Amino acid sequence: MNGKISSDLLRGHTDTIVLSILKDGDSYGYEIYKKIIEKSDGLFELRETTLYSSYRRLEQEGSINSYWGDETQGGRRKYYTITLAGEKVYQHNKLDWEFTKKIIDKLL
Amino acid sequence: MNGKISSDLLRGHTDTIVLSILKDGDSYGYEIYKKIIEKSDGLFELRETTLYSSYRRLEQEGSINSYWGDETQGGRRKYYTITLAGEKVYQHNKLDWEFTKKIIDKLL
DNA sequence: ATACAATACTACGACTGTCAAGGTAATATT
DNA sequence: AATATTACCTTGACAGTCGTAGTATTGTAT
Repeated sequence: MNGKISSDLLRGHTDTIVLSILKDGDSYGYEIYKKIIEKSDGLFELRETTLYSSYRRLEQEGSINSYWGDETQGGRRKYYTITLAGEKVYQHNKLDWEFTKKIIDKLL
Repeated sequence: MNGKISSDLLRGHTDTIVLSILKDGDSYGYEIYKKIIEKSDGLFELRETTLYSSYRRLEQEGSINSYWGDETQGGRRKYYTITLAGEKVYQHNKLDWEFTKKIIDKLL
């Protein structure tokens, strides 16, 4: 799997990718990790550590909130919800991406 | 100018952009800097420091060579040439970009 | 029964590309 | 005479990603 996308080309997209997943409903850390692999048809994965540091960043800036699931058995899960501010960040980042794409295409 | 593209979205593209300029003929540091602004219709600039560190990197890995211009007056110029290895790197990076673009579009 | 894989989260330290700030020196413009 | 532009370079800080490591539970295979 992966091996294709260098982390430098990914940089800056992680947060937006996470937000894009949460836009479709609450989810927890490990599930988001899995969903990214699935959504990219197994073509690449974002390391767990990278994601967890993204969650921390996003929560700190108010783009997401978290709450502990009430699993009575099994590993407890920390669920994340996207906030209104987070949705705005997502929209903004998406526009940035469309813009960047054009510029880079022009330059390469 | 600029202000739009965050450096994180640029990360990893700098070297490829430089190679793409040199592909069209030898050039020197400051001129490359100017050409990037021009080629992007003034929409963004790569900082000079960022570029100079890119030149160093590219030369070290053998993607470009350099030679001093023979200006008898005025600031001396250091010209860069793309090597055969560099052209291969360029082609490879461009394919990477096409690939990455698709994945990110799928994920956002 | 026992080992192993998968689930689920976290901490820490290293690496690397970008940038801000600062510097030198010559030529061209006002 | 003063300033802007050309042209190069160094240094140190910052931030995002990743490798490595660790804890603890549940499910599956031997």
